[in-house]
Amino acid sequence: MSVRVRFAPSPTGQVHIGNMRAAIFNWLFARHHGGHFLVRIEDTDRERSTPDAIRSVLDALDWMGMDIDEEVMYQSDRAQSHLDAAERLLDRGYAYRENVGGKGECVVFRMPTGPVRFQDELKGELTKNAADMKDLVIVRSDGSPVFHLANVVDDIEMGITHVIRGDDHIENTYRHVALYEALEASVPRFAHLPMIVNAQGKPYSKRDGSAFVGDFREDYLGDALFNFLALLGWSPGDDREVMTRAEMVEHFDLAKVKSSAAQMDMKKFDWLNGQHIRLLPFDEYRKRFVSQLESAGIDLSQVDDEHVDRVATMMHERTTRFNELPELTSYFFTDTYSYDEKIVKKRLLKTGALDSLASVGHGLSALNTFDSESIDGCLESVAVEREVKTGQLFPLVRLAVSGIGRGPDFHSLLLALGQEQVVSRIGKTVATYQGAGE
RNA sequence: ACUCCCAUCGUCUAUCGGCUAGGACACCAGGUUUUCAUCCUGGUAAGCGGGGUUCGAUUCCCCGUGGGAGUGCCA
Repeated sequence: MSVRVRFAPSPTGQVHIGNMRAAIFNWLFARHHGGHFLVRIEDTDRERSTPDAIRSVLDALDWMGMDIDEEVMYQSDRAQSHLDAAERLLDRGYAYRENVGGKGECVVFRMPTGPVRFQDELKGELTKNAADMKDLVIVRSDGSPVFHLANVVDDIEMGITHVIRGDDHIENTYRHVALYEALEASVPRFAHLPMIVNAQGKPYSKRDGSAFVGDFREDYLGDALFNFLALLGWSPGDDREVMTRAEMVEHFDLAKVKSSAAQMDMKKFDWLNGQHIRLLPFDEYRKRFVSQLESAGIDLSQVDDEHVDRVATMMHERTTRFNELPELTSYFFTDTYSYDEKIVKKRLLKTGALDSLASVGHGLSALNTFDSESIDGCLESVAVEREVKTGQLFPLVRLAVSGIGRGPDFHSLLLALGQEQVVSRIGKTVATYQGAGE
């Protein structure tokens, strides 16, 4: 029997990462087994379902590289089918009509007697006594089908073989299994994924930081988020962590998914994102680099392509989040930049530092050729003259020409800026902080 | 209150009865001709508690404890 799985989000608001992870496991499972990955939009809550939300679900799937095998299904189109199923249950005595609290008549599913059991791919056989569950409303008094009914009926008609969803559905699943049986349908396999929780062990929400897929699109690669989320609960069993999609598809195994909740570690995510950025071909990285700077208001249209190439190349190996790019590189493209005052205080305002910097400026301005060797020669002679270590001059110069304390390799930095810029920036810095020292 | 699920370093995890408990992120130290980052090497750091089964339990069972979920017209 060929595998058929589905991702069934309810389109209310933005797509939560917990949901997205369910999509990932479904997709991975389908691809690993050469099966079908389907999407069903559960938009029966018409008050809260919006076209925007539907679009954001589909966008998120696309961004994360999850292709859908058949046409997207909308649950709201299928109410008649759900109601027909309710009629069948009524006819056969599995359900009854009731009027509670004067709201009108609703249809209630009668829980069976005895144990309800099903096989969970992660947790093994799960059992619950039907007597511990109350009867279930399956059609509201306004005539609309309830989630439980719609979900089960649709899964039956879509031929779903494996229901892979969040841990929080386990209680529902016991009820759903009873429904499958009453509807005389074969019960699919189930897999209940552990939840993503915050540091307090509560379900991860937007209060805990970025919780929606959209929150990550600026800073992270879709591949990195996919990899990161897949690793939250699953591991291939060996020590590999940075994986391409193909590797994950090849090694994915539901039986190796953990059944306990996991917390997001954003530092690890940053690291993983950096790893995936390095796997990116340069021209793709460059595109992203340019758009990131331009959306931060830095105009690159007048800038020489080679200069952009140069800076992008330097940054390719050292980017962890795309959002930090403007702050880290804007000084390459504009000569108005601001100083990180904390670092100024720490380095530039120390006794003698400005004088050393001024000497470096003079030395560099006198160079006939501006390359790594001549720069080093210049720094060394200043170091001797000022009786400091050469290494102490590097951060001073870096700060003077960029305003910040971190960035590309020192020599690449100066060469990319060029002698003229370097000298004038050093001069400007000295003038700015003259007399401000200790 | 009841029912169900879960429990290894700070975090993500490996282990499917033999463990000197492995890896990754983070952290600390050192190295990569002195800056930043990357990278490399090393280090600190874990089996919730109590019983039981067993020659042997992190691994199996039970009881606690802690966390999560559910308990009729949200999904």
